[in-house]
Amino acid sequence: MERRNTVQRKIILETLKRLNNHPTTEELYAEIQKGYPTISKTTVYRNLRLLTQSGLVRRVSVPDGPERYEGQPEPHYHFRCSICGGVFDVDIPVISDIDARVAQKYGFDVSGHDIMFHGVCNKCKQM
Amino acid sequence: MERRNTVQRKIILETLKRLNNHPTTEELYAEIQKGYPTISKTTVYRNLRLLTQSGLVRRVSVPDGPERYEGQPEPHYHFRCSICGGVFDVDIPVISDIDARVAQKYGFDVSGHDIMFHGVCNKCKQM
DNA sequence: ACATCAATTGAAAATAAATTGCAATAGCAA
DNA sequence: TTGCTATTGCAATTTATTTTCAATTGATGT
Repeated sequence: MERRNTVQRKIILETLKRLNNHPTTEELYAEIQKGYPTISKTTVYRNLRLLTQSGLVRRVSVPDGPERYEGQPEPHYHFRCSICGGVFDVDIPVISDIDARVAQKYGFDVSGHDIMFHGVCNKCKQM
Repeated sequence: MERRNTVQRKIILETLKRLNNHPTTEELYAEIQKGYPTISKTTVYRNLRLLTQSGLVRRVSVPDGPERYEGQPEPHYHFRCSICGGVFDVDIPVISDIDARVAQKYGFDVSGHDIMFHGVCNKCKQM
C-alpha cells in the first residue's frame, strides 16, 4: 500500500501542527473548514488514522471523550484536567529505564509507554 | 445524591472483581448474563460509570477500542499488546515523585498518573 | 504530454459505544 | 407500612467513527 501525497493530507497535517492543541477530529475539521471548506470530515478522520499509522501524528486517548491528535510525534507526556477536560503537554525527561524493566519482568516486547497525569489545571484551580 | 446498594450493583462489582481481566462493558455484560440474564446492558453501563466515580472501579482507556474496567482500584500500571489488543496489569513500583515534579513545573494540582506500556505480548511474540 | 492504475476523495449510509427519557420498581429511612 | 427518590429495563437517541461506492487524482512509466 503505497501512500500518496494529496493536497488534503498536507493541509490536515499542517493545520494540526499549527494548532498545537490536542484537537479532536471535529475540532481540527472545524479549523480546516475556515480555509478549505471543501475538505470533508470523512477525509479528516481517514487521514488522521493514516498519519498516526505512519508515525507522523500521535493519537492521545483520553477518558470520557473522543480521541485527540497532535502533530508532534516525539515522545512526551500529558496532563488532563478533570474539570475542564483540557489536555496539556508535560515536558519532563522521558523515563528511559522502565520499558526495559517491564520487558524483563514480563517478557513482553516493550516498544514504549505513555503517561497521562491527571488533576486540576491552573485555570480551573482559581475557581 | 445518596447511593443505594442494589442487587444489580453488587453483582456487577462482584463479577468484575471475579473476572480480573480488563473487560469492556459488553464483555462484562456477557459474563453477567450467564448467571443473571435479567440484568440489562444499560444498567451495566450505568453502574460502571457510577462505581468509577465512587472509586470502587477503575476505568482503563485504550486507543482503538471501547473503555475497559477493572475491579482493583489500587494504583498500578498497564501494558497493551498492539497485536491482539490484550491489556495486562504491570506491577512495578509506582513512581512516587513525578506527580510533585509536574505540579512544581506547571502549577497544576496533580492527583496522580497512569502509565500505559505498549508493545507485543508473549503470545503474539511467538507468531 | 499521455495513458494507466490504484490510492484517495466526498457523500451517504452503516456501525459501534454510550447516554437519555420515561414509566415501573425497589432501597431505605421515618 | 408509608413515602420519597434512586434505580431499573426498555426503547429511542446521540456521538464517534467506519464503510461503501462511484468519481477523481497523484504517481509512474511511455
